[in-house]
Amino acid sequence: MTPFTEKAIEIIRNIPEGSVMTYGQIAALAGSPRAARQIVRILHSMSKKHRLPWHRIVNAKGEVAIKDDELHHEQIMSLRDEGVKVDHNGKVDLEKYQWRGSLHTRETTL
DNA sequence: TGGATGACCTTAA
DNA sequence: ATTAAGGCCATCC
Repeated sequence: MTPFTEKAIEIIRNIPEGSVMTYGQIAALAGSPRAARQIVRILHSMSKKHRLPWHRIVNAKGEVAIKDDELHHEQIMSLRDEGVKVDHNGKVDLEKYQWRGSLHTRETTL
């Protein structure tokens, strides 16, 4: 496996319940800021095998990026089950639930 | 305009 | 057949 994949998986598995991350964010933390699609790929393929909390991954807008309606609703239900308020449009409060990782609490964007 | 973002599709072992 | 890696490009703001 590539270090990127391993790191990405590690990051994903490090997302606490009630928190979400964006593709680009994970990709950036994994080492490739432009590899958001790789995260997509990983979540799509390796999530099941590696038992990843794929439902905690949303797009940069804080919305469920899944096209498959079934999985889409599944993610929403999973998120709500963890305490994440999911909008009817499948959007979550990114500013509130986005996992900032182990970084300091930078309130620059707040 | 341009840059960021994306739950894909293809190839390889 | 399965599992993992890679990347161009359309879309939105």
